Amino acid sequence: MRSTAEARRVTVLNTAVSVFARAGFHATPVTAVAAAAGISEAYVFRLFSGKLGLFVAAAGACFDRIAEAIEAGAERAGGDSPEEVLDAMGGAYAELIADRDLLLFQVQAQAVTDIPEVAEAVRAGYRRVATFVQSRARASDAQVQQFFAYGQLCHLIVTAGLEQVPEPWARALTAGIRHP
Amino acid sequence: MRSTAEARRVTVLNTAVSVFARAGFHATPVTAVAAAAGISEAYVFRLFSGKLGLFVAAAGACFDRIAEAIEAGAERAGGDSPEEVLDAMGGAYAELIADRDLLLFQVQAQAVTDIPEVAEAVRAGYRRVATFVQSRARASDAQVQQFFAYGQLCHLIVTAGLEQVPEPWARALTAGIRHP
DNA sequence: TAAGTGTGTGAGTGCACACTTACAAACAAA
DNA sequence: TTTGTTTGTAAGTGTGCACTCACACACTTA
Repeated sequence: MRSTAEARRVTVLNTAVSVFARAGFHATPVTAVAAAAGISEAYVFRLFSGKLGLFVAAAGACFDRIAEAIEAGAERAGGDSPEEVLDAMGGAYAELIADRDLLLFQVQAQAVTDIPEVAEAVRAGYRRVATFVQSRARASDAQVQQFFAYGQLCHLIVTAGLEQVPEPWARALTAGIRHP
Repeated sequence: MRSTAEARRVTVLNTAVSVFARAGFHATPVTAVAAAAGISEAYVFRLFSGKLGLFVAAAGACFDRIAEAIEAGAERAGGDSPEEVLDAMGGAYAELIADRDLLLFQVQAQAVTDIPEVAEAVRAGYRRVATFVQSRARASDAQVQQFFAYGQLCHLIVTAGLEQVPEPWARALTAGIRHP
């Protein structure tokens, strides 16, 4: 079955986000992404400039999807107050990351920020999301900061599997977090 | 009977925390840890049960140091209110991670929680720290949650290098965070 | 139909790295 | 001195993986 290279890139990128999310950049062979996408490893290398190019492009796709979800969520806000808009954005984000792939990919990307290209991709992603949150919700710096702080807390909860821990300390950390 | 091997393990573990912090579990060869510790790779494998055993033990050492710092910080609190004690703990933590190694190691550990032994080590670390914070500060669940949410925000700030970004969105995220 | 262009792969190549083994030197009882 | 234990290493071994290259097939256009 044939398709255009551009269409292939899109499907490979979405596959790559899911596959890299599980074990991260260094532990994921390109063959794993290729197999999941249903094409040969060699063609992945033709479509992207090396494994790093693939990962950086996947990071772009990941943050694109997050930004779109938050932007769509803002449209569904019940009112115009910063609190209402932030709440709608938070809800949209919680819904988006229900399948964990986008969240885990972010964690994996943050872990390889010693590679400058990855660090820049992460900054670009947060730049897009944070500027939108700040301007659209007309929220204060403190509110924006809190929004992202609790977003990062979600990363810990999911990676450490704290939802499954019944002990009081874990219940405190997960209290009120909208569920995956 | 105290052997030299036990002393070696301690120095190797502290070295391992620093070395793994830079590039993470999968991207760090055991030879790098051995070289930094000044011993042969073969001896590292004799002291620890494989690379994974080394990493898990290093995670234990990492969280030990964090817990000790926070416990010591609590002793220096200006008063007995939850806010004052939490503030002292936060200050002690901020001071501890000034050199970034302990913070980055936590990020790396969170990224390889698909390995069950690592996930358990991370949970054990947060169990120790969170239960202490909750009981020692007599803080509410919401206060404990906020304490860790802003701690996780520090991870993002440092990994993405947001202190170096002069744009408004980055200033909002880093505002008031103690010198990372 | 022939040539050109874009899509796709099988079969390598070379190297990095986790882990092992065989061996050696220091030290301690016997 | 001999025997045993502990600390330490040099030199492998096997494997997995990033990346390449020669080649083939599909589709278009002259």
